[in-house]
Amino acid sequence: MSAAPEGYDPHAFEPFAVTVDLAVFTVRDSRLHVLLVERGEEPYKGHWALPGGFLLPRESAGDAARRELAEETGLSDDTVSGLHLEQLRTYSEPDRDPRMRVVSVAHTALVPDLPEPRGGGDAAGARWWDAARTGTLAFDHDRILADARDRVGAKLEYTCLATAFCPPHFTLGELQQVYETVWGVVLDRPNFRRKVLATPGFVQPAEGAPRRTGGRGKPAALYRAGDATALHPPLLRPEGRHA
Amino acid sequence: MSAAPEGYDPHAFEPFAVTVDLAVFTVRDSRLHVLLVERGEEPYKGHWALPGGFLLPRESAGDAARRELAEETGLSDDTVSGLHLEQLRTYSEPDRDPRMRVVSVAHTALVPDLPEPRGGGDAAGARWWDAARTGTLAFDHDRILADARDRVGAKLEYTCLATAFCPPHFTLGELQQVYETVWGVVLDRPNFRRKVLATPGFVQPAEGAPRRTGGRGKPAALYRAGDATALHPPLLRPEGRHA
DNA sequence: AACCTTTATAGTCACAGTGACTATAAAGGA
DNA sequence: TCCTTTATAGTCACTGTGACTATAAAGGTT
Repeated sequence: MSAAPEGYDPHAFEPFAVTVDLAVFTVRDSRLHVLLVERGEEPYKGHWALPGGFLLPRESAGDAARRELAEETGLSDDTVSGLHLEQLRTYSEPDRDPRMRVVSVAHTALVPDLPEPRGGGDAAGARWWDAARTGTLAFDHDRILADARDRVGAKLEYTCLATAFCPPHFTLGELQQVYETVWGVVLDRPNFRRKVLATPGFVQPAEGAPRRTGGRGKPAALYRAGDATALHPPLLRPEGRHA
Repeated sequence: MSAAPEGYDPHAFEPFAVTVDLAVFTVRDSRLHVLLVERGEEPYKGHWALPGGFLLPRESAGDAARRELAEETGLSDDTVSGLHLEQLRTYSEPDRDPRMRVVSVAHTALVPDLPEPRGGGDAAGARWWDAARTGTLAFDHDRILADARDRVGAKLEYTCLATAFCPPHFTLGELQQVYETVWGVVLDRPNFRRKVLATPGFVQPAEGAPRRTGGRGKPAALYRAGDATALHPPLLRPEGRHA
């Protein structure tokens, strides 16, 4: 009848534990990568799992997710606060953890290509994995990872999210790489340019920035993310093939 | 580090309560309506709230949402199992319920125009409200309702969800009414027909069904929902104005 | 230096989808 | 018999797109 219990005794039930799990993605070597941690305890000892952890007593799921993201990547709070982090969905099957009732609020984070995580504490035992070749993960994390990949692919179509995978300055070729990697397709370069540049607020020229030279061909112009969040019109996947 | 605690004692913490809240929408009299219940207890006594309730010990959030939907609408389990129900997002601010820590997994349900809920038990005190004129709801339910409306409006663009608001047989005019009501716009009728009929699997003609007569003009052909779930190409809102 | 390869960028063209609009068909009511 | 109302069919100009060709600017090779 409401979000809240009527005459509910907090200690009468077996309590639910509430956690967050994180699907942290990056694009590295033209492959979508995901951050995983190796479990040191039963159950699923030795298996790899999505990073995550418990909500503190006065912490929202979003706050817990950002805290875990900082811990697992070894990045500073300031750096982490600039990253894209959003709630994915909540997983609450009664037997998803064999030990007790755990409800997990899964989140998706997108980060630019970062060095291998070598922070202290929780970040030890964390590694980037090719998201398509993780093997079987602990708990229901295979499903969470699949849902997160689907969501990211879909959001690239109608949001400016792709820039979240890029460093502060990037070329249109790098942005196109993000799309091609996440979608697993090859896009026509002139057409991609035309669509990105025709969408106001998607990217803006980074005037002062020096072009990166030393590559093979003509140096590309640098851009930075614009202030738009939605894409109009959307940048649809070829063939209309969705999951 | 994982979905599950390491050496966690289930009774050591103050427990979290986990609930579901439901934003149940219907289109009635060319207005979007939402099902609300009046609170009989403090806090927020006398305020209206989204229907909802606790997860049972061995129940997933989706199962709890479908159970609550049946209880609050007074419909049979069979009827309810055919309705559209999907997870919206999870609300976990520490103080969203003043009595204790409650994490709520909000869901959105779409139903055809139903009679006023007059089931037993929880359905007493339930009423359809114009979704734009609910006044201030209990807890954080104003925000949940706003998020749910945004989600429904966005999903009409790229899914076949609009048929979930319609009875088993419907006219294209009724389907257009759904779009116009949810989006709050007026659409061109010939263009709407063309787009809907051009999308394979969106609707299919209901051949045998007798046309409804007694209206003012030419009787419209009846259709039923097709088997497609996604819309290609999407049916975009006019003006590109999103929330 | 002349040339090739590579990558970036500019432009062309036919076609599909769309918004705005007009025209016709089929019902009930005055 | 009109007239109104709603459904359905069709037209037309414009936009965005996919496929493609052309040019520019870098490094490397001989």
